Amino acid sequence: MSKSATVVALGKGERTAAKIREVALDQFSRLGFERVTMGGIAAAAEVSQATLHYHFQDKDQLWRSAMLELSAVISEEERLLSAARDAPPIAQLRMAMRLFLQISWRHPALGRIVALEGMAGGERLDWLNQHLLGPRNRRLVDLARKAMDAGDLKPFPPEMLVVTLQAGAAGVINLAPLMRSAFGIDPDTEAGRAAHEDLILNALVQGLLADRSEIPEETR
Amino acid sequence: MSKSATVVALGKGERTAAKIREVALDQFSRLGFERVTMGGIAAAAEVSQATLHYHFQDKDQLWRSAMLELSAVISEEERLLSAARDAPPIAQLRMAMRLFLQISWRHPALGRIVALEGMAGGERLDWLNQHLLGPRNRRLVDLARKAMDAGDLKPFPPEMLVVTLQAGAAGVINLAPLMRSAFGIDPDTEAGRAAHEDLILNALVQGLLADRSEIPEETR
DNA sequence: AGTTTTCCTGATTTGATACTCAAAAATCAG
DNA sequence: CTGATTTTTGAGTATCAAATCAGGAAAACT
Repeated sequence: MSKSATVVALGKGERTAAKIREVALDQFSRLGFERVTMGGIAAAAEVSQATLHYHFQDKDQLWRSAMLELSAVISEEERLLSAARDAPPIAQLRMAMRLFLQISWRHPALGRIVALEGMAGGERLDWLNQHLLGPRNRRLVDLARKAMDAGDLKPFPPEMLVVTLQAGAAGVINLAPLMRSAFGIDPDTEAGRAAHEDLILNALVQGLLADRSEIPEETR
Repeated sequence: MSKSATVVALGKGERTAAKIREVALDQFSRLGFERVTMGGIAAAAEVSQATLHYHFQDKDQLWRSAMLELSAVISEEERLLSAARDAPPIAQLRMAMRLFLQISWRHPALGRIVALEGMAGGERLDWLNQHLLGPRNRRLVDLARKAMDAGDLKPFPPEMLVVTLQAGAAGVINLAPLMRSAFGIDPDTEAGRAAHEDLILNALVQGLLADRSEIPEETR
């Protein structure tokens, strides 16, 4: 092993491993764990299947390694948000929500992974919460609770905010195939993206109705 | 073949086929197409695997037959809504949205299926849109457009309403495992259900903020 | 009851996929 | 350049799930 110090050109091994992780992340996020095959990843990464097992023992470990590629995304979100540490909770929350949505768009893999595994449940979801999503979720819940205490947010279980937010992101990111199939609309355009971000945020924050009347109860 | 008229006790065959469809719908909605095995369905339905292939040729056809079990749910929604045919579009839309959410709760399979396949895309999603969801989606879009024309709804692509609504339902139904894993909250209780329905509907219709100030733009 | 038809099953085939391993090829240190 | 080390691979194994089929059980019919 090379003993030269921290800044080194990546060795051959680490370069192919990185390529594999990249391909794997893409496929896992678009197809979900089960529909991805080692063969498919190997082909897309232009290596043999055995190489996958050399660098990452098995499919599960490859999945985890691929997920960790997303750590940087979460960290960046954290960094941007910490700049507003001293703002009132409601302002931080708004910023956090917008950041959440923006990041969901810029890195669709993250949102898709959470939605896919969030529906399936199981060990992989637990792993995600423990290694990737935990701090982010706790921070959002915490902000929501503080904003609620300050009277700036309607009272509801603050954990719901995160799920609702995730679901809102899912609506336009993860359900893109649904939009295409059902309505022939392609949300993967820059114009579409901006419009949809505003729509979701507007919906969550201000609602969609032009007037302010109450929701009818007659159908309960 | 029995020639006796319309009202007959179901023959043995149709009874087991119904049992199989029921089990299949449950498993498909909870696990998604790939994670469900014919063996698993057979075991749960207490028949042999070969019986599945006798009644439904292959896994795809079984899936479709199971999905058609949900037609009744959609029809019931249609029936309830058509009673309000003469109300103003915005009132119909509100009713439709509440119905949509209520039905998502009462029949979680429907919402889960749409979310699961809506993320995956592909032939099964197209089939769902064509055979199950098409009319419902078109009706919602139509109502949204009319409400918009009447000035009762903020302007946005009306198709987004359906996806947003679906996503809202997904947030509490489909992402139940996420809620459990991330927050230790179980949304599968009657109290939880009612609270969540109100939350989503409030969010979509009126927004979550207690005040009415604008969304900040600084993070754009 | 006897006969025909429908229904169900065990055993098997076929196909796909994760994973292993010995050996070849590429890379690197001195 | 040379030998040691890392990396890659082709070929193969084991496992699991879908689909088939011929024969037998059950149901329906007369």
